[in-house]
Amino acid sequence: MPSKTINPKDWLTALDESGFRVTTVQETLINIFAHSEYPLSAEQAWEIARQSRPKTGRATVYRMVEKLENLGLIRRVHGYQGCSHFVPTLPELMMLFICLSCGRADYLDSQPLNDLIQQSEHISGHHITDSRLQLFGACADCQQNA
Amino acid sequence: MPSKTINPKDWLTALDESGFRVTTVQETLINIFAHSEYPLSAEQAWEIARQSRPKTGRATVYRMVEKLENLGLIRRVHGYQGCSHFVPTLPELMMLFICLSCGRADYLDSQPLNDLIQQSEHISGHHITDSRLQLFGACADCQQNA
DNA sequence: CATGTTACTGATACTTGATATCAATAATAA
DNA sequence: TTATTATTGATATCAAGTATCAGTAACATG
Repeated sequence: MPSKTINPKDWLTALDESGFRVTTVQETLINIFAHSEYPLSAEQAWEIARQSRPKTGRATVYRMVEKLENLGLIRRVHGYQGCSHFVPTLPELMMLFICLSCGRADYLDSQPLNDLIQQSEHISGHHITDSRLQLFGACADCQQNA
Repeated sequence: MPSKTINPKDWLTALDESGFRVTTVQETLINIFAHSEYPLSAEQAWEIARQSRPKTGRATVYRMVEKLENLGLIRRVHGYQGCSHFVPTLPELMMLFICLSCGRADYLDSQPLNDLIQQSEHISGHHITDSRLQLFGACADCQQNA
């Protein structure tokens, strides 16, 4: 699961290196996203943030989410309760699986997908610069408990 | 391109067989979606519809789009000008390519993807019931004219 | 073909996710 | 420390999408 391989400190470093100031709101939000097993919307992140930092502003959270997405630290989950939820990005892995029963996110090896994309590029003549694969279903745990 | 293999009459039949009444708004909207080479939002479809049918209501278009999506006749394009644009569904083909330069949609053979998904299912233990792959880049035409 | 039933439509109001504004605040460089 | 200026929070605002409801039109029935 995400939390195993994500280090919030790296995110702060990434912000710093991109020329942004490092603030307490940012730390708060980064920890929230980096440690969540579930996709979070900006709205949800705002709720959680206010538990430990009550005067956190709504707009700030939306701005931060946008920034994290632009930096590639979080990525949008499409087609799961709309398209406004985010999960942390694991750089080396691309394929995202969302369990429709428990909501948890899992990441699968992307190498076969990369091969497939390269193959499609060849056949179609298109130059593919970005891809987005998402898988939905029942995770191994939820299948057992059903 | 989509228009080659899509027959608006089939869509009307599909509506009819699902127990819905066949109306002129539906015909109008179905033709719009079935013949567009580009992803369309409900808002855009509404604009186009009013050109030939001025008193078409906004809510009606949104309702119709929802209905067509539920019936699987159109599908949402994710991550291209938000997530509110739709393209016709080609039942036998799954992989959707969108050119970031001209906006056109193309459909690629999905068999390799199906194989890949089956493989991932095996490895991960998850039961995959739905998938969503989208490719972005420059289409063959746009590469030449660049 | 006429007609009653009721699904569908269109106008309007409304909800809600998201954004713009701007004075106040706090992070950084000097 | 202090000056500069990016960032923040409160508020107002916007716009996509939805609910409501009276009026309309599709279609089953006789």
